Amino acid sequence: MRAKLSDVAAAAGVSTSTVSLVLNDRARRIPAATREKVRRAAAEVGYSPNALARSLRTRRTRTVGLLSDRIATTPYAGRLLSGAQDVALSNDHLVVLVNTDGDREIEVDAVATLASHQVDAMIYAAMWHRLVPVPEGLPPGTVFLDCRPEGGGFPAVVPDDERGGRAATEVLLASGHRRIAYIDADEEDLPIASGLRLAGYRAALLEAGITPDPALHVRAEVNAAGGRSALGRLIALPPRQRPTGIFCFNDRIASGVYSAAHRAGLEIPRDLSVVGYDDQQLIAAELDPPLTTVALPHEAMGRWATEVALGIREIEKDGEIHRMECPVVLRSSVGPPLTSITPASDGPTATPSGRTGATTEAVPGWQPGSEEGTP
Amino acid sequence: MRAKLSDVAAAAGVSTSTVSLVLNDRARRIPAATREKVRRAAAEVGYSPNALARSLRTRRTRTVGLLSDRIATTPYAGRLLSGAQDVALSNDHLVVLVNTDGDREIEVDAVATLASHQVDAMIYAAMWHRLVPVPEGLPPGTVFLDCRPEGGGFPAVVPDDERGGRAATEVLLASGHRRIAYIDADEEDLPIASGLRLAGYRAALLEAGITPDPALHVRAEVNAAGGRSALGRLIALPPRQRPTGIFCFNDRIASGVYSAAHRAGLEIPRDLSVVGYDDQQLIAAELDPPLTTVALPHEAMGRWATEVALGIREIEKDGEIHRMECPVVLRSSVGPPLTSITPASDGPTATPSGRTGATTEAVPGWQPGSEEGTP
DNA sequence: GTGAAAGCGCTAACAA
DNA sequence: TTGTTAGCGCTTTCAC
Repeated sequence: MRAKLSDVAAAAGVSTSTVSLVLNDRARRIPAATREKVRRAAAEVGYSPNALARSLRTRRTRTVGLLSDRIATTPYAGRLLSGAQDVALSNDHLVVLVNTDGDREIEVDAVATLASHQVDAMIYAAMWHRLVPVPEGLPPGTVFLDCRPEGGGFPAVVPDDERGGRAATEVLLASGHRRIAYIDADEEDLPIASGLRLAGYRAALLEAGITPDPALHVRAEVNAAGGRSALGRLIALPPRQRPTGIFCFNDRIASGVYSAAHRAGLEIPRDLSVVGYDDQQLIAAELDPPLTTVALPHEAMGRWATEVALGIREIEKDGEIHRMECPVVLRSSVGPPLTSITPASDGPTATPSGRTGATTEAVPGWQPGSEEGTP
Repeated sequence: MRAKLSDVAAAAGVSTSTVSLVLNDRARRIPAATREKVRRAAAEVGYSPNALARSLRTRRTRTVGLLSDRIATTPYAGRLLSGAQDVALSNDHLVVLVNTDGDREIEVDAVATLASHQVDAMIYAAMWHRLVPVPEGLPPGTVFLDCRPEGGGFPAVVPDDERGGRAATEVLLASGHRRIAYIDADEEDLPIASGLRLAGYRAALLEAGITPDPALHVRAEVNAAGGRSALGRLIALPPRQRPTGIFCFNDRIASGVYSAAHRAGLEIPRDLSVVGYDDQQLIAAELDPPLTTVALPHEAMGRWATEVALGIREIEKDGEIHRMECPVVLRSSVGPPLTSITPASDGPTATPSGRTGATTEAVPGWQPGSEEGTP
């Protein structure tokens, strides 16, 4: 069996309380000589404290329970966890992870289990911004991460999707675009982010004196195929209505836009500027050209949640939700619109090269919207 | 404070031992009436057991420590964790996660912390198949997940990369390809997977009576840009040497091959067949056409490791490493080579359409290798 | 069948 | 300055 406190005490020839005091650095009144002696003895017998016994006594386990709906399916999980883990570790806490797969029953069980393990704090994380029912028995003070508790009453941190949508749109506006499309999510379960980003998009447009054109707000499945088909619909618009820049609900859609654009003979960003959302490394950084996108602040949210849970960070009003800024990641998928550009360095402003033999629908006559179609 | 065992005992009018017996289902000799009474009392006072106290007594915490080098940077983390978590949970265990970011010092600390928290089992996970130094103080019996301990002596589970490389190549062979390239990793820190997959590739070729052509083994950075440049080099080969099928070290490289191929006017799989590795959802499933690839069995490895750690699964020889099969995921990026195909339905067999106006290097004269170049 | 009592390893009053 | 002592909440042998 492992050495325990009394073994150290015996070896050092002192009492267990002295050992405890010394080893916990509460030994202000104990002479250096004794301290040394104790330390040496501890090392000698290979003492390793039993956190269980300590916690039973102190009523603090130095653990935080992290309950999450699903961690496997989404590549975000990592950053969320790593933010949380980081804060926890640097504050001497361990994180106990429970993945519920969204199963309500497992969830309630897990809350109970975590509680019975006496975690000092609890975090409830979702893998995307949504409204979640509060699991039965959830201890007060539990922090909601990337989701909002139905009915409120708990601190929560979520991405500021509205500001993100606005920022994405503003990138396009700043480059001179006026006809900006938004390829929105077509899903039932992303209502929060979708609505907020849309609101940000509209607000940015309005602020720039542009009336949002309903034809430029299209919906798509949140994947590459959705992006491809949405771009098809945008391309099918009458020339004057076509967008010169597109803000996509997420990077997956953007990647679909890329491939459909390439097939249609459009070059990004020369013929079309694209902004995504999420900053998924595997997509955004790897596309050619690399995608300008809005990053979801998963790491920062994970940190915030843990800090609040651990009581390191004060929150203003109780139960208020904290909106975390989504920073824009500037890469190379946005450029000035063709029409407003000064004679380009690498060719005529009008009529980008069509291609022959493109496998899918080529759009030889494609031109940016505000340029009246060639006769 | 929360209700404890003695509260239940008081409420039920029995002793704590009786309550303990009943609540732990060890109450064989206790009449149903008493059991009912105890259960009712427990519910009434809202009893919730204190796992700490129990564990202190029983010397079992029902927790497993999961130590990993990094969980944030890679999208694999999720499946690894979820496999582990799943097995743990269904065996009534909690997983305590520590992310060390590859920092040796944190690692040693974490081992100690986990040990002091008396975890029943420990797993050491890497985020990709590699050889890792064994952290000081690691308890015997610790299971290595997706990595191999230097010097052995611990059970370990890793992907069977050689068989995976072989399987990938065989998919291409089965479709009739004879000139198959392997775009290998160019990195120093992926020696195991890289070498094994190469060996599998070679073995498959040899078995099919094909002598591996060194010119078809190229190296690339393990990302899209690497894939693009590697395809460029392959395209630059003399026509008769060009491959008709490519096996890529990973999906990121494959996605680069896709985009470079499209730019070069090559259609997948008509002009070129591609097989990836990793089965990264964000890439493989989203490419157009969807990528045939070899899946890394992260979930299965996570399960295996946890089962072994928990003693649910017997292992044969101690310290032996278990190779987990990497299943091929058939999608649509592989077809027969152009040369062996019967006259195609949608055009002539020879000379795939070149494109005008392609932004990067177009290869109008491209043809599959075994077809002698057009004059 | 049920209860009393000991003790898991530690901390923290309080005494000395 | 150090030691004694009493638990933290639970399980488990052993008496009754």
